[in-house]
Amino acid sequence: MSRIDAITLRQLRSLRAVVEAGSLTAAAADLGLSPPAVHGQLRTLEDLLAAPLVIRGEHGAFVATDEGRAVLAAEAQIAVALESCARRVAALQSGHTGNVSLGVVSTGKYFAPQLVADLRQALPEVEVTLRIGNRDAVIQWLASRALDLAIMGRPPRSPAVVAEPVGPHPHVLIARPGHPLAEADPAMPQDLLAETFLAREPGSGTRILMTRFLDRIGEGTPWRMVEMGTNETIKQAVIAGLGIAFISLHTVTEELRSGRLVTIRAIGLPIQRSWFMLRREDMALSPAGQRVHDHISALNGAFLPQL
Amino acid sequence: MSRIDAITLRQLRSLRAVVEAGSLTAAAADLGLSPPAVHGQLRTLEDLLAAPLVIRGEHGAFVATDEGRAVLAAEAQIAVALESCARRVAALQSGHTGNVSLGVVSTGKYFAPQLVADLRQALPEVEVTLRIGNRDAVIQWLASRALDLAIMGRPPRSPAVVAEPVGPHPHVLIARPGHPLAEADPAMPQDLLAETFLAREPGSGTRILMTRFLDRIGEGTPWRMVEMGTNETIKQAVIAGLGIAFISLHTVTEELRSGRLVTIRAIGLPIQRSWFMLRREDMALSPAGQRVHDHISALNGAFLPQL
DNA sequence: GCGCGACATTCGGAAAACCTGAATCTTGCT
DNA sequence: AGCAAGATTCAGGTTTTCCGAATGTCGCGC
Repeated sequence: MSRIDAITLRQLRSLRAVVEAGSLTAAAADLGLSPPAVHGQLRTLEDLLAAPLVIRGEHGAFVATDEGRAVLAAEAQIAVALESCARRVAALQSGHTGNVSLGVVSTGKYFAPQLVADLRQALPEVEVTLRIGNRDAVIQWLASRALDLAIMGRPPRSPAVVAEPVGPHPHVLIARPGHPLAEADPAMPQDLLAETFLAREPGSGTRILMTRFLDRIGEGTPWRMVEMGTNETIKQAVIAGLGIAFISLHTVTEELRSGRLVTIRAIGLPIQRSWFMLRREDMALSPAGQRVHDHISALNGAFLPQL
Repeated sequence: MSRIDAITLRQLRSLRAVVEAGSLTAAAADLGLSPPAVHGQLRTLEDLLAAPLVIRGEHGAFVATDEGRAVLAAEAQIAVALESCARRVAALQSGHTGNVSLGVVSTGKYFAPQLVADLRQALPEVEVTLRIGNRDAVIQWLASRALDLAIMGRPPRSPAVVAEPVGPHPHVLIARPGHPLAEADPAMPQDLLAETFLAREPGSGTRILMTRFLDRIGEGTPWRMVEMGTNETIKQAVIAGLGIAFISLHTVTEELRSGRLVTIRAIGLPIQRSWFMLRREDMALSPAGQRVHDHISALNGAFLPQL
């Protein structure tokens, strides 16, 4: 039958031009070709379909046959498809639309929704996918290229990334309301070191920060520590009075506001770190990714909870 | 921007194959090409759109980017369009569907609707357009290629046509009921020739036939004739008793059935002519036209009114 | 009826696009 | 580190496509 996959866009466009112009010569002029070229295209198309597509009508002008009209309908659909495809690609290229996946470490889950909401409003055509996981998971995603951008407390060594600080990241000591140290202003180092500290596993950024802080104020004095899996359990344990904890301020804003937890004032607190936004060094951002990146930059930390 | 009209179906199909197969080599095998060929197609497509379309995913397999997905969507639409276009063309080619215009002379308007109804039932996918006009008009339409097929009483000299008889075409003498000659069996020639004959204009086929008939039975005796424009006025005049008329039987079946008119029995009546179906000699029928032609042939006049 | 002009069509050769096989480079895996 | 599969580049040959010129066809006006 008709060898449909040998059909060419050129052939279809020639048919359209001939039917629209009514003559080969005029069609050729429209297409910027010579009449023999158009003739050849039309001829091969008719051969492929084994059907006449045009006939000479009243005034010598070419008119499409039924088959020709069927082919022209297909050509119109194809033109529309290509047109809208080109528009869509252009939109993707300009970053006006696109999909961006943003990874945030668990600690960030308290501000991430706000950030995504900001982005959605500022860049409504950009689809931002939020993935929240612990630090290792986020790094893993970044390494496997599952993420365009990531936000975490401290850039990883690998994979190679470019990092940019995007806002302050204070760390504080928390206690349950009514705790003796909550009244002190400031709390004395030796009083602090007498407490039991609830902390995350070794390797956690917060844990490292806490260790450094306690070692500095205690000048080597040992302290008691109980290890817990997640920030949530730590918070519950502090509320229950099992001890105090060193923690990212952004993790506990809700509890501080509602009064279920309080901060301990101490010299050198809060410790200011930064949140970092990062992207792989070896992979260019998509245009949409770039716009999201720029927008987060411009927010200047405005998405972080304020006390 | 993107030079969209340089895009080729080959390029689009290469993209699809690569994304489906996950590798250039496999895609090349699918397409029956060599890997460099596929690579080149993909490369030019990416250059044309100025956008990356595939990236290497997890297991080294190629995955479409957002832009790639947009292009693939277009490719799918195009494939569908071409597919259905090919099906439609095939249907037109087989004659299973199509448009056929059928011209019938005014005299045929009493059986033409029946014929078209027959055709619609037998060939439901074929669109039959009926055009009714006087003989000159039908010939004109045929000459200007506005008709695929025509039915008339006698083929014209020009344009050149091939004609085929498709059924009997009896001509009779009619009178109003109660007319003296209606009782005779048979009516005598001299009685007939004493009547007033209502007839069409010179050149009309029926008029010529009538002239020949009366000259033969009268052997040269003159007769009286009144000329009228249309068969309808002739019928009304006969009913009103203004005279008798020689007319195509198919023109008056309704009036004969209802008794408003009666036939005159006479030697040599009815005169049997034929209906002819004709098509231009210099133009092949479309497949659908051929099927209509064959079907009318096969009907063998069954569409003609029976008494 | 005849020539004329516009246009379609055919033809030959040149230019461009395309494909292939071989060579080289990348990358993932053992 | 070496290996293997596959991507990419390259050079050469084949096919496709196009153009200019020649030829054929049709309609029109004289």
